[in-house]
Amino acid sequence: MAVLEFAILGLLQESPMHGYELRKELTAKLGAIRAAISYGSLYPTLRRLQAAGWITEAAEAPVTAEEVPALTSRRGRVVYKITAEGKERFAQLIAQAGPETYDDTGFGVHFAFFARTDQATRLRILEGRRRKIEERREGLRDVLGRAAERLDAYTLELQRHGLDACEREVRWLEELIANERSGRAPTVPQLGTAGGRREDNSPPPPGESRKERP
Amino acid sequence: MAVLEFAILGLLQESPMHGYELRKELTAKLGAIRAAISYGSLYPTLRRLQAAGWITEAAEAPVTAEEVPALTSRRGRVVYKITAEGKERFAQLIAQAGPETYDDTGFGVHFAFFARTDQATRLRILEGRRRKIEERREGLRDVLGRAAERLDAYTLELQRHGLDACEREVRWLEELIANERSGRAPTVPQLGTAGGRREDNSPPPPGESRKERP
DNA sequence: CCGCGATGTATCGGACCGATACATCGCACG
DNA sequence: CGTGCGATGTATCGGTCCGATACATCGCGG
Repeated sequence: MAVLEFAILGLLQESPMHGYELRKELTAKLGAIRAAISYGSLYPTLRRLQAAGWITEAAEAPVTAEEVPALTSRRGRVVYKITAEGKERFAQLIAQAGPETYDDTGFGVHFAFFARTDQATRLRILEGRRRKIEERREGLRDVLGRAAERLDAYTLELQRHGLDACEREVRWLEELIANERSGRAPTVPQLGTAGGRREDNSPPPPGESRKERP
Repeated sequence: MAVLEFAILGLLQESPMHGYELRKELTAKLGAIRAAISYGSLYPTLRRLQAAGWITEAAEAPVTAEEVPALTSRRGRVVYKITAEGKERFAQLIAQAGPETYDDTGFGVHFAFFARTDQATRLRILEGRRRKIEERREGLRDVLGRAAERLDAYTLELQRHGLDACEREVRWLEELIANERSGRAPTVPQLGTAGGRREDNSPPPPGESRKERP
């Protein structure tokens, strides 16, 4: 549960950050899922995670080699870093990945951290998600088939659009699943993303081990 | 604000209903938007609307001709119906349709009640939504373009999928807008339903949609 | 020198969900 | 004949998350 908790724990494994930064990273990483993370949930969550001992607050180093702020009471950004317990917690959240993980945002955030997820779990999540979407798809087909006359044209159009999105997502998931089963390529198939980035390094292959500290 | 408030007010204009029924209709109508409406939000909202005077509670006829359950305190279904103030409120919510209306669920629920919305407002909402989606699309393109190397392959794939969905939705909206401007056919494109229709939104437009669905 | 946009931390009220509890009814299956 | 089970039905509680809002600093161009 708790999309934010999961995402924060995941992001802080890469490097310590302060709130504002965290929000930007979160927004970049989850842009396809969530519009923008609100401070109204970010800060309370940070405090919760801190209380649980999964992250710690590390006051920013005053000034590297510069003049000390003197008069103006130094504001200090609050930098958070993950603890050993936090890493454990994150690993546990991944391992447990259950049905909650199959709804839109739950799936999205887990997928965004697939690079830190072992292959078996990735497969489980992808298949669970597919099943869920298939169910939604069937529901929409039912409504469009059986209840069509009770609904107005706009409502029907909305359903049709939703149905289309479901079918498309199922196809996407199929490809990802096939891809995951054989081969290990993380990207769907084709797609010559101009830049030609190889990015061979990291999606942690089955091996799975930690390597922190950039 | 308040998707549920809007949807309940809209549904109750068609006929009075009790909670369970309302949930089913809500789920059918908003199936493309929301998985299923939770009672944990439905009942409190009903009470709120009642307190505001927008709906009233009309106890179900006790027992047709039967003996009253005596011992077992009969648990009647609670039927809600909309009031004049409620209709006014609904009309006001439609007329005010502002920026809140352009996020996913806000747009969805307004669209679902387009049959009760005047054409000018429909157009305004569709265009606002389009702009919003275009912004999201640009954000995703930015990330895919500029920040690509900082992100792992899975995250990128997620963004790509999201970008695709944005592009698709923009196209869908374009069609709806064009359709709305000229002609007045409520369904998207194909199938020349060219039949001249009266303008003026239809308060309760009978299911005069296309139902050619073998 | 002033404003203004980016950076930065923080709170409050409210919307909505998921789990849970409990009660009735009809009917299929043994 | 009973018995359990799935659909119908109302309701609450704790918790996540959002949107609006407030405030303070910094660098920059006008």
